Amino acid sequence: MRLSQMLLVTLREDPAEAEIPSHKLLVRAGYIRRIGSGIYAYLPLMWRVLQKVSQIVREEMNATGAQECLLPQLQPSELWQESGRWDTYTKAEGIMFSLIDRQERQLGLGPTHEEVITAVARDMIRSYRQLPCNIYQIQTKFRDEIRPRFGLMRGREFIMKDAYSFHADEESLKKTYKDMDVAYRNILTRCGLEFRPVEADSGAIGGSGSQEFMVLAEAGEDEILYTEDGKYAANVEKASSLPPDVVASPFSSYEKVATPDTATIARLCDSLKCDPTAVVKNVLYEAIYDNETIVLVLISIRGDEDVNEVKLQNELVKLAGNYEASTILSLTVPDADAQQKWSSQPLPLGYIAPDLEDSYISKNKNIAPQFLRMVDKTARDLKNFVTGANESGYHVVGANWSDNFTLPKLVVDVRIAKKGERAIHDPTQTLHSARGIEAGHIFQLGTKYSQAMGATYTNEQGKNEPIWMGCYGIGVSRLAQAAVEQSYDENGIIWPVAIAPYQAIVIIPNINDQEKAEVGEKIYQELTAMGIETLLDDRKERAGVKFKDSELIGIPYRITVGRSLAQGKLEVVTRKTKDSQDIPVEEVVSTVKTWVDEEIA
RNA sequence: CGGGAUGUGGCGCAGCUUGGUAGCGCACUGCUUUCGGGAAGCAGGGGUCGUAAGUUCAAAUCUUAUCAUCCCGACCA
Repeated sequence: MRLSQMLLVTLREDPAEAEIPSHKLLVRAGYIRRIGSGIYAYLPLMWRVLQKVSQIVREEMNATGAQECLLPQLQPSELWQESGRWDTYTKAEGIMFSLIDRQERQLGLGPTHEEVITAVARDMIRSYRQLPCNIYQIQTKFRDEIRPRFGLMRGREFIMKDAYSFHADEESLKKTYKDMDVAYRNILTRCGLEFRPVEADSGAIGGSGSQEFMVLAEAGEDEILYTEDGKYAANVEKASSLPPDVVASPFSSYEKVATPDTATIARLCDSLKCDPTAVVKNVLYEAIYDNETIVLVLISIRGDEDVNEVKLQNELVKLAGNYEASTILSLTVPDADAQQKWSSQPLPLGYIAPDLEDSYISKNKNIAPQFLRMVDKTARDLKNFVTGANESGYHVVGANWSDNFTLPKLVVDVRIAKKGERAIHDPTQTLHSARGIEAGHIFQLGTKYSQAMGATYTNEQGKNEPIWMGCYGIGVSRLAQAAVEQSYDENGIIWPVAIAPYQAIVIIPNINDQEKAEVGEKIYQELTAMGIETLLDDRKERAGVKFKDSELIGIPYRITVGRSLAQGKLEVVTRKTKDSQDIPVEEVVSTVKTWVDEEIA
């Protein structure tokens, strides 16, 4: 491609809209333009990168026996009603764009394709003989993100590869899940990324096991915890660890004490001269289920610990049946406004005890009349603990479960794991923290969707069984930007060779020098003929502009037809290492070819 | 949605406090010189100051409303 004919506009200054390096660079180097919030145009250079990534994904998916297809983005609401996700995906904080057509039919723009694919499977898969199978697509997804951000990192329209597998039993599902794990590692390795697979929460998509593939970068939105022995790595949402040891309570008898102005654990411990591990903290949450029932949740947890809201939400979803609901719409710590809507009298905030009376909840048909009481494991085993007295300015000390308070029946693990804590698999290992960009996520869905939508097959005994399913996603556009976030310098992007839009660029510093222009043209033709994707900077620009641009857009190898031509040589510079060498004209093409092949292999 | 901020040629910004006929840098067009690290000179083109109402002789500037965008939290590839 000749730069003189390409739509390329580079900017000298950082765009005001961008915050993180990769976003700034992609805009500055002319890869993307913002069209609306979370909506981007992929310009010619970007599209080549996306196609490179897609091709690597395609090759690795095909290698596992998966088959490519293309599913509709416009999806009838009926399918989502069947799976029970229409309301959760379109109402409240729902993520699906929905619309009504001229026949008053309700449709959604696909944020994901479980419903569509399950409908296809239900129609087509009849027999165990057709299983297992795995089909995938690379396509634009639409999600009405609450807050789009960081360019392609979290767009409202983005490119994703999603695969869905179908199985006769769990064993077969686990085998494919493992194949996908390997394929994903291959994909990220081939794209030249530094990454870490981690245990993940399976969230709204549901199912049992799930694993995320995190591209390591400071700007990542996720925190991951891992041990140096390489045996443990998890998203902080999912991570667990051994809680710090308890410091014995200094109190031995139960009494109520005045503790004015100690609404926080730190001030309380200061005032009572005790350790936070001697305190039972009672945290109030407000959960709204999908049938609009409000449930007030009271969690007792050790004073030094914090509640992991993802884990708590998972516990609450398990209990949805008790409230004739199927899932949770929102989970928040109620602020003053929210409290007013359901409390019958002011709450003793900061001084709540595990036995806070249910009479604090006003009677209303949408509100569960009793607190849902839970105790975290860290608080269950405490002796002579300190906790609130349900009265502002007072705590009780030396308290014990069963003597002074009833231990809630629900004992759960909802504590958040923190860096520095001991690992469960080996207490000599401590957890380290890193930040990552979630580029891929694989799930074992089980039979959740197939049961909801009646996708069954006939087994060898002639019996109908629900199909086992797995799903596997890679954010193609996110992955491409993550590569930039992981690889740039003060001059611009440094693309890994495998996903660079072009592998080489030929610069003719002075296009008016006819001899050099001819040599440049010839080298460009030869490189292209050798299958090396090459740009020719034949613009009527000064040399400095050409060098700056080639570095900004991050082409791995730069060949300059310049001063050394007098000695029959061309200068070849490697973008990543800045390594420069003069190579005889006739050897340039083969040398670059060798380098490119080595990098891509 | 809650909290914070910003909207002025294509991009980055100043002007707004103290109303008076819109400016700088980059980019763009033409010519001359220059030509291996974002050149210099000369000459040019381009803006209903986000939108709408209001106050005023007069509004980019003051008032109100509204829209958009960005940042911090919940969502997720």
